[in-house]
Amino acid sequence: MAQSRSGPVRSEAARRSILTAAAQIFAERGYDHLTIEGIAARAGVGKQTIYRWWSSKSDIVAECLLEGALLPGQLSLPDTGDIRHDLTAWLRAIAAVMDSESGQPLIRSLIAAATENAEIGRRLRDSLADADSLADRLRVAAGTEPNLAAEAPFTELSEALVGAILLRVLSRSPMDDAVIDRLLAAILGPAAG
Amino acid sequence: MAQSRSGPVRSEAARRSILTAAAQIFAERGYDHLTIEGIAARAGVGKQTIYRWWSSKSDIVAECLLEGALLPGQLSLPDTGDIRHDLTAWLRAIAAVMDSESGQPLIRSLIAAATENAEIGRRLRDSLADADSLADRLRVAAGTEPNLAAEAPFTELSEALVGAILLRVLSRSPMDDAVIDRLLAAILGPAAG
DNA sequence: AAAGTAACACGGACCGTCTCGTCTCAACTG
DNA sequence: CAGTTGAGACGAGACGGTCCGTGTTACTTT
Repeated sequence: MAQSRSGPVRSEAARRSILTAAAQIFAERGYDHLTIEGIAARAGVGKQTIYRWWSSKSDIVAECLLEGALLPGQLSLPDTGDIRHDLTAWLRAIAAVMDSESGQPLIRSLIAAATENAEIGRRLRDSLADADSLADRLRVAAGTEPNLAAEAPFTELSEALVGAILLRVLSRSPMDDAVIDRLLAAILGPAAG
Repeated sequence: MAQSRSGPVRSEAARRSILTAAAQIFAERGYDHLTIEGIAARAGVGKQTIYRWWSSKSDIVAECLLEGALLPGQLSLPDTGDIRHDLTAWLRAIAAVMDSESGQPLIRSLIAAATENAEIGRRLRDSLADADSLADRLRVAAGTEPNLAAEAPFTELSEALVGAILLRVLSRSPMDDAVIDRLLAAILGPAAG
């Protein structure tokens, strides 16, 4: 039935301009200062063009998240074979983002967006807890880590680790190296040696 | 020098009326539908009376939280001596709240409030992670649980458990009994038997 | 022609500030 | 002790903003 219609197609330029503008304002001023009118103004776009394709500002943010325009890209879990070393590096990278002045507000803004949009919540979990299949890495590591059982609940362990980070962000607790070590010990068991 | 001033003192009736109205609207419609004008109208109070004593709606919510007017009261950790049994009961109570239709939105609203008010974030953590000194209970349990080391990072274990719950709320993942069991295994180690 | 676009007008909700007139209460006065 | 004064809290609501979501118009593209 796909009968072709006449008229122009959706402008990809407008779409990208809107997403870019939204991501910029989000990073600069946070989720609650993000407004449709502000996005339209910066993108050089009419408000109606936004409302035609998205139903709310949280939908725009969800699409930004999908395109990777919001989270810093250096948050992938390294893979040297040493899970404890890799996780330490990963957590330190996250801690560095959180210390970067704009980092904590950024994550809090993402959490705020997640509270009002289920898709953002799922993507946030997937972007962190499933970063490069954290659970799979833990499963593999169970072979070498003495305190990690082979049948451990790896998904829940991943969620607990990410959840602990989110809780620290919400309660404004700093995440220094000592905390990272204890967090790791909580998930992987006490360090060897 | 503490020279007393003349004039009327702060009206406790107005204060209580405002906090009660705020808690009601919060529970009924969520944090983002909570407005100063709505609180004032329901409380039968002038807006200026609110602005005189609080600087933002999140401050009002923080005070509500302090007075225990927001969280259901049945969320205390029982103490039968069997930590695994107690934690299961506690997590099931939380899961029941989350299943109660208004429960998930309530917690999400609290998280949203926490993203814009540090005090709410700390109180939220303390209300859950420190509920009846969860960390202390874990420390005591380390004596009997074979997989819980005596020098385990109990605070981080508590935060990881509560964080996992929050992450599940954000990602709209249901929390059934199987998940609770796995969550417990993640924190306490595999169940005996 | 049909459909997407930028621009802008519009009513409505809520914001935070401000002013009004009223009321309450401690301090002062005779 | 009785009356007065004055600071300050109070309810009410007007005000100029910002942002919302919708509707309209004129232009552009296919």
